[in-house]
Amino acid sequence: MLASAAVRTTAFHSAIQPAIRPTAKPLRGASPAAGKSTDAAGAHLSETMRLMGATMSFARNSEIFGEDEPADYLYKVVNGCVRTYRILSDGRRQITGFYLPGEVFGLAFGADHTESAEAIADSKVVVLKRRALDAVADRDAAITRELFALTGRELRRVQDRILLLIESAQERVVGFLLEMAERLAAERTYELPMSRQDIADYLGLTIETVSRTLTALEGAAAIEVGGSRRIVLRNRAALAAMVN
Amino acid sequence: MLASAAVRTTAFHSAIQPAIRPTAKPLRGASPAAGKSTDAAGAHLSETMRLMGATMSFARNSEIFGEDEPADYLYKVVNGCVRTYRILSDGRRQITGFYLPGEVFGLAFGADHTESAEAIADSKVVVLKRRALDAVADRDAAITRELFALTGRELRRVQDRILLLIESAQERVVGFLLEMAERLAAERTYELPMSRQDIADYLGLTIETVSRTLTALEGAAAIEVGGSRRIVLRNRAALAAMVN
DNA sequence: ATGGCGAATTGATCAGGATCAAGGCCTATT
DNA sequence: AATAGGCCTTGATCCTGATCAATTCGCCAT
Repeated sequence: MLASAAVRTTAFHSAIQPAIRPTAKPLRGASPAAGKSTDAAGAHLSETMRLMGATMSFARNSEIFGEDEPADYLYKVVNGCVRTYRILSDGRRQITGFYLPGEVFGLAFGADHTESAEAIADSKVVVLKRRALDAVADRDAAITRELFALTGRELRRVQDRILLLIESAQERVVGFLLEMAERLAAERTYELPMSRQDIADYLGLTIETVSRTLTALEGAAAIEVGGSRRIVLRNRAALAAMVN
Repeated sequence: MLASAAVRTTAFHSAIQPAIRPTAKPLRGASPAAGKSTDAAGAHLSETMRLMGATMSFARNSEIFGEDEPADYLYKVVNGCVRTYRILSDGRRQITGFYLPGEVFGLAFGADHTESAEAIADSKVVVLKRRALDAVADRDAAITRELFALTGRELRRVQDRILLLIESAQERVVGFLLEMAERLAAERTYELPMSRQDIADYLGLTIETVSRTLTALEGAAAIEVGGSRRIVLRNRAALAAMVN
């Protein structure tokens, strides 16, 4: 079963159109994952989104956009964490991506989104109308280039996930831990923004297997797990040797 | 073990630069898969590539480009079939895509390719220097739009493969058969351009599992298999009910 | 502190697909 | 037509990860 059912609502898109919707509610405990990301938007695009976009807040588990809704906006995580996913007809959920502070999501090529997006933790997100961005891009080639580069990184990331999905459970989990460390710019210790269920749905495993694998890695002195969210990479060389 | 080892050569890229390299050898039995593709390049881009590009021939199993080579060219299949793939450190091969006549491959965003490409059957391919295409795109917005659309389709296809990879062996094989039927524009009967090993490496399965699954589907009167390459979709509704 | 609840861990068993091992079929070449 | 070799199929067994089933842990609210 799913950790959280997707609640479809189009309220958000109609609300933002006329004006910036006021923050729905104050954030209680913004995500601890606020490190620099290696996949952050370029400086120019980032600045444009900050200046022209609307900052919105989303509560934990609330929907940001839904599959098959028109893809009229581009999003950037300010703080917190976002997951994008698709639901299979058998009810399983495949998480297609996690987005950390500084990262852009909602990039779509057709008229509609092909996946849904939800906040994992209470999150702030900058939202920019695609049409407005296109207008800027027409006058500023740098923006176009950044959008193109962003697309390339997204494609690369998806391709890397395909490689991950054909590997063993241990390789997937280790690959995930190292990927998160890199994206959170963490040296040894970091806090996972997502639950075991999220990780399992991302890696195509069950929560039991994820849990067992983490326990085994801890037993092998490769990592330490504190309170189910805190990860300490105790032997990075050993971990790196396990993947790919 | 791999069906065919990748033989690295950069001869091709240096050869094409000064002039169109003469066809290395005549094609013997060009691929039977020459149907219209649903993912073909747009008319404008297609025409540009035909007019400005060089047509080259590649023998079965010969390399078209290699991973980490500079991505200076864009390619379009004229006839035959091409596979793109990456080799994992444990020696396994992950086929990341098959390209049928009319389809464009070699799309890269960084300076280098992230995967290798080989001809599956003796194939003709139109090759166009990226720089030349960029020059045309500067004057022709339609080309830019087509390139963008192409990128979107590519991204979508990769995302769909992720969904396929987390499903059961039967779902993967059926999904593959239906995908090929669609891309080959086949009503009921078609000829697979690739071997069992290629299919297995594409779906993240072993050849034995692919073979057994096909046999089971034949036993269930869903398909007919003739001579290991010919596929007849006998009960399309039943097949469609098995996937997703 | 205490109770309650959702999330995570741990255990036992099951099943799907990998692996190991023959055998059979198709194609190419002579 | 005969033969060789690669590709494919089929069979038997093993093993990884899923599934079913209890606990246990951690976090709130009281």
